[in-house]
Amino acid sequence: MKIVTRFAPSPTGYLHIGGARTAIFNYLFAKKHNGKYLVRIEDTDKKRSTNEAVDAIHDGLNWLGVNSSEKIIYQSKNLESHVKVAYELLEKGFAYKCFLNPEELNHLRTKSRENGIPIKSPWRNNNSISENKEFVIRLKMPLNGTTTINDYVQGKVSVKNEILDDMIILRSDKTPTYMLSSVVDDNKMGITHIIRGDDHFNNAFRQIQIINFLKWDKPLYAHIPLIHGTDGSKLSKRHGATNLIDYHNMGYTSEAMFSYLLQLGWTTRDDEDDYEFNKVVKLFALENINKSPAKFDIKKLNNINSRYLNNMDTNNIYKLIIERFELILNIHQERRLKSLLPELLKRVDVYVDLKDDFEWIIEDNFLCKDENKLKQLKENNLMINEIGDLLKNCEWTKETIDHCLKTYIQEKSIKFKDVGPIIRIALTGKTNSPDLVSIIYELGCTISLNRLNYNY
RNA sequence: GGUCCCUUCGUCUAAUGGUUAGGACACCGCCCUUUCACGGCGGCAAUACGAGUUCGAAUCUCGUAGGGAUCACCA
Repeated sequence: MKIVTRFAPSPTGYLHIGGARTAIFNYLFAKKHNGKYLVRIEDTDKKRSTNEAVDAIHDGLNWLGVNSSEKIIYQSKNLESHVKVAYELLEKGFAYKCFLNPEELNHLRTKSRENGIPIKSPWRNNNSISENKEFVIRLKMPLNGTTTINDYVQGKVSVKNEILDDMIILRSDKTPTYMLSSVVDDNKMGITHIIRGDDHFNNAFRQIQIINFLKWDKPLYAHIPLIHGTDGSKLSKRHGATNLIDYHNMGYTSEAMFSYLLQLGWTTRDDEDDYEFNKVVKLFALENINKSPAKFDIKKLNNINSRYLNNMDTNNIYKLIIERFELILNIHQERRLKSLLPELLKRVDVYVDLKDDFEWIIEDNFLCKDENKLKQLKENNLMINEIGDLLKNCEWTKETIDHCLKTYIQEKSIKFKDVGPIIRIALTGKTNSPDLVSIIYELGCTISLNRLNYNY
């Protein structure tokens, strides 16, 4: 059997990280079984759907690298076929017209809630027709028996059919509801495995009735738990960013995000904390997704991101940086930045935090501007200049630069910490940075001496 | 409230009847060291609670507590 999965977001907002994780699971499962992974935009609610949201979903999926195997499908284009199915169900006696007005419905709803009995319209058993009034089409849910789903994640779960409500499949304005559209499209697209958030678990028992009535092939289900915030409640904005693309903007790499989202609820089950893509594809299994919701932990993401950062090819990181900060560098500046990059990356979680370092690396004529630090430089001007003079005649290798500095402190009978911090400030304007010898070496003779022989 | 689901270190998780309950992140300490980091070594820390089954329970059963999902002419 060829496996087909789908990610089916509704374009009513940005791409949520929970949705992104659902997409990842769908993508991986299809990949693992050499199947297809499709994206279907559920835009049947025209009032709430926007083109901006469609673009946002698109951008998010692209960034994460979980693109559809085929052209993206827009549910709104299939509406006619959904309506047809609604009427087919009606003709076959699996559905009925319901003429309830809003007041009557409201009354029914409060009553059904009180009794714990699902909504069953009185029109279910009333074949008379009041053609003048608006109607909806409701599914005639079975009254007896149970429906059982063998869910990859939730396990075997049974529900009594009597608790199923006669859900609306066609609205009074003759548009199909999600409950219908989703089932029809899944069938048409040949979806074999429905992997979605467990907020849909209840829907599965209701939707499966349509499939039964029509004698369609049943898809297999995997209802994955939602992501929670640190306080255990459903992830929302007050827990921090929930928009996937925000993480891109904050400087996280897509590989790290992919890896982190994946290990929220799933594990490779070995003691190596390694989520390399090819390995993950091989090991992935829906059965191993945990039932309980995981809490989003930014610290773990930071750790993962920093590890990816330090393993990435310098040229790739360099490209990300100059794109993000719109830097235009000459070959000297490029060389300096690239050669310092590996050391710099050890000190940050996200590459945008490197921003503070660009100036002293890139600007040929950079000089420390901070007043308090300048004061220190002034007080030690003589020492700074002396070291500048020593370096002037120094052969430009790391070894000799190192030797040069060591000789100086030896002759003066002082400690490295008596000169190190000052020189560091003179060269970078900062109190922490990669090691001095590397900085001096990579900055080059001209620039280093510029900053050291300056009259502060 | 009805229905369904969940509960192992602070967090993500491993252990599918027998382990000193393992790993990772975070935190703390030590080492390395010219700063800050990286790295190395070590430490703290969990089976929600109560019964039952069993020679033996994190694991099976029941109950309690807590948490979550859902109950739209939204998706």
